[in-house]
Amino acid sequence: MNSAIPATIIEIKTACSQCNLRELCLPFGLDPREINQLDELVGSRRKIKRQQHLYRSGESFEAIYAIRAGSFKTDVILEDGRDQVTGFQMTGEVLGLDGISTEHHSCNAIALEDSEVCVIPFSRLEELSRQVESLQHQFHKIMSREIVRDHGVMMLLGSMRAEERLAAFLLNLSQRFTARGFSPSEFHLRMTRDEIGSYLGLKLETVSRAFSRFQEEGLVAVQQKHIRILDTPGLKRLLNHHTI
Amino acid sequence: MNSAIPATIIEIKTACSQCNLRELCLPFGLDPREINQLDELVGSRRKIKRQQHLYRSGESFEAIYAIRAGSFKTDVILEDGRDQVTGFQMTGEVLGLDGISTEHHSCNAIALEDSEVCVIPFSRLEELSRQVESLQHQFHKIMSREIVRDHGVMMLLGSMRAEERLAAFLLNLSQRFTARGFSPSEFHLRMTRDEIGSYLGLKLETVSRAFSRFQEEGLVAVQQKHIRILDTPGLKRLLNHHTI
DNA sequence: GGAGCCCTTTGATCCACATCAATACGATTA
DNA sequence: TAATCGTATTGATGTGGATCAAAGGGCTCC
Repeated sequence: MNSAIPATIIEIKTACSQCNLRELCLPFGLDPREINQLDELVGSRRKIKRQQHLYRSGESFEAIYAIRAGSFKTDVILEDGRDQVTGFQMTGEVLGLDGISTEHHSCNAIALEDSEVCVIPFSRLEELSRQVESLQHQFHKIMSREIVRDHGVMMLLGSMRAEERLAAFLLNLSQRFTARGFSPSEFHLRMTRDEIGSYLGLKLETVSRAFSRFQEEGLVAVQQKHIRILDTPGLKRLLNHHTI
Repeated sequence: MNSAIPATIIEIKTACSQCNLRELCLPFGLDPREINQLDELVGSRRKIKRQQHLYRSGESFEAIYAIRAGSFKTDVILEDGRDQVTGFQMTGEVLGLDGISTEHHSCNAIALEDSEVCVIPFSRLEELSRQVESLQHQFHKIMSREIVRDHGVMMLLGSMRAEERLAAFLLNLSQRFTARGFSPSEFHLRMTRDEIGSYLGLKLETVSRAFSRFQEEGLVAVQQKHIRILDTPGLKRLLNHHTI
């Protein structure tokens, strides 16, 4: 039976035109004909096992990557060993934009679970986006969104206290899970307390204590990496009503 | 005498092709013919007085801006009044990239001194960069550079101590002044201690104390906003040799 | 299915930076 | 030259989160 299915069908199954993430990803706003053009460009897919690098800081930049399945973290490491997680990425999000500026990657991208990415050769993407206006615009939006996100993280790191940071983090995850059709209130963290802490500029013990505090106050139910948000407005209140 | 000069000459004087910042700015890598095309696109210039806004968070996005003279800060403000400076920009740098993602600006841009910017209507920039490959590529590099810079700030805010942050800040300024043909070791700060503190995630008193400490140790000579770097290697050492 | 290891939680103590407070400086204007 | 105001410095004290420490829990990989 299976051998009767032509190989091309399997190919189409993994194309942008058939991908259920297309509304979040590069194809957003493209018409069907344009998506087909994009399909031709997305050459290959790559599977990355948990804990393995998609790319490393210093490697030469050739392509950007759209996450098809799984999730990643990006981090920057200083000579003395200190490292900072700069982001967590999930399906439909794009990795590798940091590499455009110097033709070399400036951070590491590591899979948090077994994952798969679509490889988008950058020079070909530039070529096609010179022809397809909507692709060009969507790509610019994706880069700009990354800049806006980074400003949010700066705000978080520069002016918020520990519990506010964690609340903001959970609300952000909730919103991104929702956009992917998952529950807004119940999800599984793919990263450790240490990684969350690095991202939020806190130590893992502080993250753990903040989780415990949220649990005591009935804001969330925490069981290891399984999170249930019980009081979204309560978490939001934590963010805005900063009692000086 | 002056009246004999045709008006067009004054126009040309302020065009990209004649601008001494072109190696830092959008025209970088373009050939003379392409720069002329860019000239036509850069419609107008705008003067912004000290302390005035170039744009505000929430305003609709129409154009990006290249700084021709002066300097700016960008900041994000929360409802409860807390604000975070997300960057300081100087000549040749581009402002407004945050607005592409939602068609609305997501931060404020405020002049630190009397300044002038070139207004670059964004839809026309996209149009021209579909025709001019080198412009497209340079624009992508500028956006990517902003992302890389933001990651550096995250590292700074998330994993460095107060004096390291200030050292990194001074070295960064020094390098940018150098790129503009100014002294690497002697310059005038355009921003207050409070603004530096907001950018670095510190209080103004902490910034002031760190300056005093650097002075005691002979790393810099500080007199209000006038800075003389006396020991660049010393500052760099402060960054890398993090004694745990 | 069990051994080992990593991850998480929780408590006790410490310290870097915040906060509070007062003074001093410099630029601007009268 | 004095008055005013925003900015900067410096000192005293407080505190949120870091650090140190130990025990418990749950994956992962044989």
